[in-house]
Amino acid sequence: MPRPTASGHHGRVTANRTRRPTIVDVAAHAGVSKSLVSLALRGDDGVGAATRDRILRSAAELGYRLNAQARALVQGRTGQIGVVVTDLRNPYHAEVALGVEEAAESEGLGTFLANGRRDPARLAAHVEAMIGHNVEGLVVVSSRVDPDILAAAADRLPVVVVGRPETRTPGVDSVANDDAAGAGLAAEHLIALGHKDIAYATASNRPAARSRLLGYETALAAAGLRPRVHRLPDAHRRDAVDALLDSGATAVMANNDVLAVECLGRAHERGLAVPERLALTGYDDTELAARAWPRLTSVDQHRPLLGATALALLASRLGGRTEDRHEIIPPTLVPRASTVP
Amino acid sequence: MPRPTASGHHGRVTANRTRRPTIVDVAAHAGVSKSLVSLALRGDDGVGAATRDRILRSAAELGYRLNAQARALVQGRTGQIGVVVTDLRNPYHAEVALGVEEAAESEGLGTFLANGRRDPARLAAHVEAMIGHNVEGLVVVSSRVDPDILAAAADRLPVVVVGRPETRTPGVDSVANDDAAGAGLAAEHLIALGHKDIAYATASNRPAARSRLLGYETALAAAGLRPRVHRLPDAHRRDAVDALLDSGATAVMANNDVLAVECLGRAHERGLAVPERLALTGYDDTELAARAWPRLTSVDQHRPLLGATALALLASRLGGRTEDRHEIIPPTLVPRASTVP
DNA sequence: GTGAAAGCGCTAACAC
DNA sequence: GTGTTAGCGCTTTCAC
Repeated sequence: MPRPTASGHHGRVTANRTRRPTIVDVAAHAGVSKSLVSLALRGDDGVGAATRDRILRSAAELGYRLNAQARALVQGRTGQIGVVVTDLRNPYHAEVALGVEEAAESEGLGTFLANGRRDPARLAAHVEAMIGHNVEGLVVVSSRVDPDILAAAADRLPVVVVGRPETRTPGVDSVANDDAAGAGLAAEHLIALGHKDIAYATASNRPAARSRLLGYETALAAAGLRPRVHRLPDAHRRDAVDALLDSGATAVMANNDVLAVECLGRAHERGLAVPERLALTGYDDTELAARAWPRLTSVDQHRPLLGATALALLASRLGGRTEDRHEIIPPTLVPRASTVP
Repeated sequence: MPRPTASGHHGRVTANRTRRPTIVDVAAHAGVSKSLVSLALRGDDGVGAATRDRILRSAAELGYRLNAQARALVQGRTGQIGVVVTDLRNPYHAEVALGVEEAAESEGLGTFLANGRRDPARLAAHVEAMIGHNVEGLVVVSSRVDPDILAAAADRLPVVVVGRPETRTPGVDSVANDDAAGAGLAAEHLIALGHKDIAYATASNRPAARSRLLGYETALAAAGLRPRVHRLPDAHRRDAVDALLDSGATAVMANNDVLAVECLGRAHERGLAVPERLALTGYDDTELAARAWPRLTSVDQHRPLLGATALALLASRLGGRTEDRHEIIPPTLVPRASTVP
C-alpha cells in the first residue's frame, strides 16, 4: 500500500484536515532519523542541543502530537487507570471519582472515566472495555457489578470496589464507609438531644442500608430505646411518609439525604416545625443537605477520601501486594439546624 | 529480547497474574495461524465452523481479550469520542455528558470522559490527552477552554463546545441553550402572575448570565416594567441577599437554582412567605429545584438534548460537513410552587 | 551523536 | 479454507 503523499499543507484554522503527522514526518522535516526524534521529544540527553531545537521546532510546525496508543503498545503500559461508576448524575459517585482522579494525578497516572447509567450490563461492558484499553488498574464505584466480572477482571489487573457489594470477591480489594458507625453517630446525636422516639426510614435493603439500620438499632438498644423502622418504597412514598410523620416519632433518621429532604418538605406542608416538633437527619452530606431549609444534619462519608483510598489500594497492588485488603473509612456527623435549633 | 516463557498457568482467582495472552497464544493453543484467530474472533465467515469453535474455546480458556490499542493502531480508528467537562460534581455537566454518551452509544461509538475540575490548565491538558488517545471527535462541555486550544484541536478532529464560551472559535461547532429565551419565559411567567416589581439576581457576568439578563430586561421592557439587577457576589452573599429581600421586589429571578435556593432559605429565616410575599424562580431545573420547599419554579435547558445535539454535530462533521454550525436549544419553563401558590 | 533494525498486538492483502 | 507477510507509530537496543 503506497503511503499517501504528504501534502505540504498544514493550516491551523482550516477544515481541510491533513493526515496526522508522525515522528517520521517530523524526522523528514528536520532531516534526522525517527529514533532521534523520539529521543528528542522525550528530552533524552544524548541529543545535541541544536539538533533537539530543530526537531522540536519541526514538531511544533507540523502540529505533531504523540500517539499515546502507539507508545503504549511498545512500552507495554498506558499509565492510565479506569474508573467505572454506577451513575454520574449522582454527585456521590462523581465525588468519589474526583478523589480517585486527584490521587491518580499525583501518582502520574491518567484516568479514564466510564458511566454505567445504572445498567448492570453496561457496567460490565465498561469493565471489559477498560481492560481492552489496557488500563493498569480499575476502580469500580458501584455495588452492582457481577462478582464473576470482577473476578475475571482481577485476574488481569488490580481491581478495587468502592461501596458495599452484596458479596466480597476474592482478589478484589474494597473501600467502604463505615455505615454502622455513621448511623450510630446520628442516633447518638439525637439521643443526646433528648429524643426518646426515634424512627428509621429507608427505601433500600441493600448492604449499605442494612449496615446503617444495624448501627441505628445498636445505638438505640444501648440507650434502652425501642427501634422503629419505616420502609418508604418508591411507590406510595407520599402515604408512607405521612404514616411516618403520624407515628408520633419526635425524630427521624433517613437512610439518605434525598429521603430526608422529602420528609422535610412534607413536614413543612403539614406545618410540623423542624426541628422543634420533628428532628431529621440524612446521610451522605450532599449539596441537598447543605441547602435545604432548615439545613439538614447529615453524615459525611468523605467521598473524596474513599476515592483516594481506592487509588492507594491500587497503587499498593501495583507495587506487588497480593493479599486482599478491605478498608473502612470512618464517617463524620455534620450537625445542622434540622436537629439543633 | 527473548520472549518471556509463557507459563501454562492461567488460574482465574489467583493473584499470580500471567502475561496477557495475545492472538499468537490463542493461535498456538488452537493450532492455527494468528490471522485465522483474528478472523474467527471477529466472526468473519471464511473460517470453518469447527475451526472457529476451537479457536473461540481456546480464547475463552486462556482468558484472551482483544487489545483495543493494537487494533486501533492498525485500523487507524478507535471508535471512541472524547468528552471533556468543566466539573462533574455539577450535575449539569454530568447530564450533558450523559446525553452525549447515549447518542454516541447508539452510533456505535465509545466515550472517554475527562473531568477538568474547574482548572483551565487541566481542561486544556485533557483536550490534548484526548487527541493523544486518538478519539475521533471531541465534545467540550465547558466555556473555559482557551480558543487557541480549541482551534488547534479542531485542526485535527471535529470539536463541538456545549455552552457559551466568551468567543466563538472558527472551525468549532457549538450547542447552547437559548438563555435569553429562557429568562424571558421566567419573566413572562411572573408578569402574567401580576408581579410589577421583579428583580434579577446573578453572581456571574459570563456570557450565559449576560444573555439571561438580556432576556429578562427585554421581557420587562415589553411589559413596561422597570428592571432591577442585583449582583450577589460570593463574598458578602448574605448581605446582598438581605438587600435584595429588603428591596421591595415581589418576585426574584435568580440566574441559577443554587442562588434561588439560597434566597429561598433566607426568606424562610426572615419569615417571608413564598410565593405569597415573594415569588422566586431559578434556572437549570436541577434536583435542588425539584426538592426545595416550596418546590422551585425553574427553566429546563434540556441537558441531555444539549449533549445529544453535540454528538449529532460531531457525527455530521465526521460525515464530511465543513461549515461551522451553532445550535440553539429552546428551554422550557417548569412552573412550581415557588411562584404559583 | 546519530542511524538502522526489531518488535509491541493486531488487521488486511494476498498467496497457497 | 488457511497461512504468510507487511505495516500501523512508537521505543529501544545496538552499531557506527
